[in-house]
Amino acid sequence: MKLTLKGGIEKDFEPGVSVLDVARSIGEGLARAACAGRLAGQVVDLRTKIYDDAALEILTFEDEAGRAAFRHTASHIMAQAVKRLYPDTKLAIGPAIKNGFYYDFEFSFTLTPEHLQAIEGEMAKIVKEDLLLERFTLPRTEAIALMQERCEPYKVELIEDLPEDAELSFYSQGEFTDLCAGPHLMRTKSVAAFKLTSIAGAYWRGDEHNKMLTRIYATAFPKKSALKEYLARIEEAKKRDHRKLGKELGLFALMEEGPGFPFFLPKGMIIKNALIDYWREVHTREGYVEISTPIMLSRKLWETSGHWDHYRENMYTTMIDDQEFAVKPMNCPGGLLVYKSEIHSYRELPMRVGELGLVHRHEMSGALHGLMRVRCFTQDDAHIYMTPEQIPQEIKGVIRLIDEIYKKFGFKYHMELSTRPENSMGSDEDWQTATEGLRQALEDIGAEYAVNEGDGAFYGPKIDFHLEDSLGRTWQCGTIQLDFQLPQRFGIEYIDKDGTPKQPIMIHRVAYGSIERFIGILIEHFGGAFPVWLAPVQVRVLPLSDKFMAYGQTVLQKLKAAGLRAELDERAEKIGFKIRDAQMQKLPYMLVVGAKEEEAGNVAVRSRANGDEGAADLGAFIARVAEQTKARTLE
RNA sequence: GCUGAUGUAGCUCAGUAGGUAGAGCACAUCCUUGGUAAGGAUGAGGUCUCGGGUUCGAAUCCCGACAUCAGCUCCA
Repeated sequence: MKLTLKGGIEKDFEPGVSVLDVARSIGEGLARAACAGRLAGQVVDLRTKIYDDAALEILTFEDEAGRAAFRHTASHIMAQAVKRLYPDTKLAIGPAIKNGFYYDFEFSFTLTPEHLQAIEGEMAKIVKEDLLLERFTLPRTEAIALMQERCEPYKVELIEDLPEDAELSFYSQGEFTDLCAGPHLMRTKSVAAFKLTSIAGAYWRGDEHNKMLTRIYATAFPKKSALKEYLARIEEAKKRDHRKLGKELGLFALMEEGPGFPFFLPKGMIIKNALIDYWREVHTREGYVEISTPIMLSRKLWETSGHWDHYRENMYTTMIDDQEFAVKPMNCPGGLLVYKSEIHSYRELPMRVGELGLVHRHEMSGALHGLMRVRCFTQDDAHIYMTPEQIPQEIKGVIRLIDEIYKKFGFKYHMELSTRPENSMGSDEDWQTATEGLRQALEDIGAEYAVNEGDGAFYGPKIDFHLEDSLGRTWQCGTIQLDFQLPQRFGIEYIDKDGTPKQPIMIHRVAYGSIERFIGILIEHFGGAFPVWLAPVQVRVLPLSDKFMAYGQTVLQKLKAAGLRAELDERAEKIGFKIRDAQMQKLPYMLVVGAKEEEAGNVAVRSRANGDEGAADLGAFIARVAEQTKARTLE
């Protein structure tokens, strides 16, 4: 029997050889690191026996699937520890996730951090006992009987919901047995380092109508050092939390009086405006025009747009002169009214109309999170009206533009295609055409993308752009949505070559997504040390003592005259103190001025990045900063 | 919205078996005028989130509301 291994190497084996045996035959090191195997595209257990020629890949902790097998084993160890300590606890599910794993339980008491310590202790014992994990399958009725006997109602429910012909596999380690598809490691001893990180509530099967279970989050690594490194990285990420930095750097504030409605402070406004200036510049270049539509519009409009039926629970409403009005949750209906206010020719298409629109959405209180998830935010919206033939070109143009913008900030991102959701309007054909249009554009530019079934907007499918923050969380920012519905509902038209009115197709798109969220991501991305073009204060002049305050003033005036964002530290403090303060504010440049500088008519430059750079001509320094600002470099 | 936790000075946090509060930073005034990450002194600042209840007495105990945090769910 021949097995094809990594690198196309073929090797002979006796039929019945296990994945682990194959790993051993390649090297003891690999055998120790092996977590699972991949056989004909399927991830399998290490104990899986192979009887035919096949391609086999040994998966280690380095591979995503191997990592999942590793952490899933850790989750079984956690469940076993919980059952040993608290036998009347009911088990739900316990999968591996991105940076660790969790297990959902129903406890008969309220779990506290003290309990976690006890559980960790018991887990350590289980690891030390080095139990073997064994796999077995049972017919349906026996499987249900086993789980009933063990008083595991959630497991029974899981089995009952599995297809009739599904193979029901179990894994046991010592006295513990769990319904599980696997794969798993061979023994508990491999899980050398683990840490229970947090307790949270989670609905059974993710449905908010179901019972709330207790979820324990944890992570595990094959080496203690890797765990330590991971925990250190989490600590580091916490320091970059935009809520913390936003407060420390005086960028924005959230007040009890307006939950989810952020206040922008002067320094935060500078960043916001710098983003808007950049946005206007590239959009003007790309042939966009800009409009602004009212924040509140009558109920009739929202009925026409479909928001009244599909988005009502997220909208703020009020009465004006006995008529119902709603604060806009989206800009498109207002934009459509603008389009409709004039007759349009095919010659005007594609028509690209931008709007920095402030929208309000009533998000659930528990969903609010700093600037990342708020109840009012500014969308850098634009609607593009076009003929069907223009669709691919326009979509590609938008993808290109968004890519350009994200690269400006050095962001990593990925794209997802979201398809028709349940609560949606329009015909199947329109959805089909629109979805294929987006898919085609993605294929044409050769982009890699994931598909999110049922995650589209209620009026059309969308391409989402997801940016990664410092904690490795991803946030949806840009979207491109293709829409046949609203043009139809609003009856918008253009006059074609032949003189007949035709219905244009519409794209909704945002690049930043929400300027507020984008700023939140930027704060974490840069750790508060913004590049010069975004820095609220670019330069601070630090006089060595009061004697040089006048010269400092002269320098400050020159910096300001050149359009730099500069300030003067007038406090009667020592230079070390002033430098420390400027450094903690993460200012890009400090200019120290004392006797030497006043004498020579220059400045001593200290930069955030390089420390003391020595004396420099003020004019040359101004030119340097002005260039960084103008070119919007990442420095 | 749900589960759990938290709410004390502008910020970060101590504290009290129930007898109306404290530190550091920041702020103000004064002294110091110092060359690359914290000089010194003095002072001002709090209905201890809000509303009920228990109590001779509540910031502390109980209940409720609100906000925040960790998640779930939902989303830009």
